[in-house]
Amino acid sequence: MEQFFNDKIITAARFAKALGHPVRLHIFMLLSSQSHCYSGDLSEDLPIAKSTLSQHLKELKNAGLIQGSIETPKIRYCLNYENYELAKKIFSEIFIKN
Amino acid sequence: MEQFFNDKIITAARFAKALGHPVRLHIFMLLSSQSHCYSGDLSEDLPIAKSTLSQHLKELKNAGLIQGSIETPKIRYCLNYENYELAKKIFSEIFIKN
DNA sequence: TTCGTAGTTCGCAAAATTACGAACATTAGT
DNA sequence: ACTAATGTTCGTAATTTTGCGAACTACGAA
Repeated sequence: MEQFFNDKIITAARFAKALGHPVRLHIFMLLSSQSHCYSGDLSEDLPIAKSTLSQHLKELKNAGLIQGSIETPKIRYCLNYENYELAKKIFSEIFIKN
Repeated sequence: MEQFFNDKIITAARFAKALGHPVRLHIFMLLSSQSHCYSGDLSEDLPIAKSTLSQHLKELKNAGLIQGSIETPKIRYCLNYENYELAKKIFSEIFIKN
């Protein structure tokens, strides 16, 4: 059924789905406003278990929206700028109506 | 856990979640480009059962993104413009980074 | 080597999503 | 009253999502 739709729709739906949870959207918006953050800081701020946070971060990574780099012993997360631009472009195309 | 997040995030996540499926995004983009459509036309175009389509339309309605009006014996769907504007505004705020 | 820190993975359970066909409701026309 | 057209709802099944705690990995410091 996926094959029925064109790439743009599949890609955009994947982005939207990844952002379709308050925790993930919160993280994404944070990174959209402050260049980077550490998983530990998120864990302190958010009312969820570390393991749950880890899963949400993995989903954002799998969707291509964020990326992490190791700064032992922490992990530094920031936006995946390439896909950020792509998502921005796609969503702006979706909301064209005046 | 929902209570932890502010309204903007909850609202935006609800919109994103509703658009996080290819079928629903397809419908939304169609309505964003052509003012209205009928459920029957969608049913012919899309590779899903009528009952499944009906559920997707209900979700878009529940998320506040579309609205339907009866034109017996059909139902005419169009965007919920108020929430379209809201979603447009919120998403543009999310993607601020140049 | 042992300990503490940071984070992931595993195993599990509950709930939500996705999808279908059959049955049902509504309305208009014959 | 019967039929056709258009959708919705119901019941069901398979899959995915969400969330947790316990166990594990990796690494640097004492």
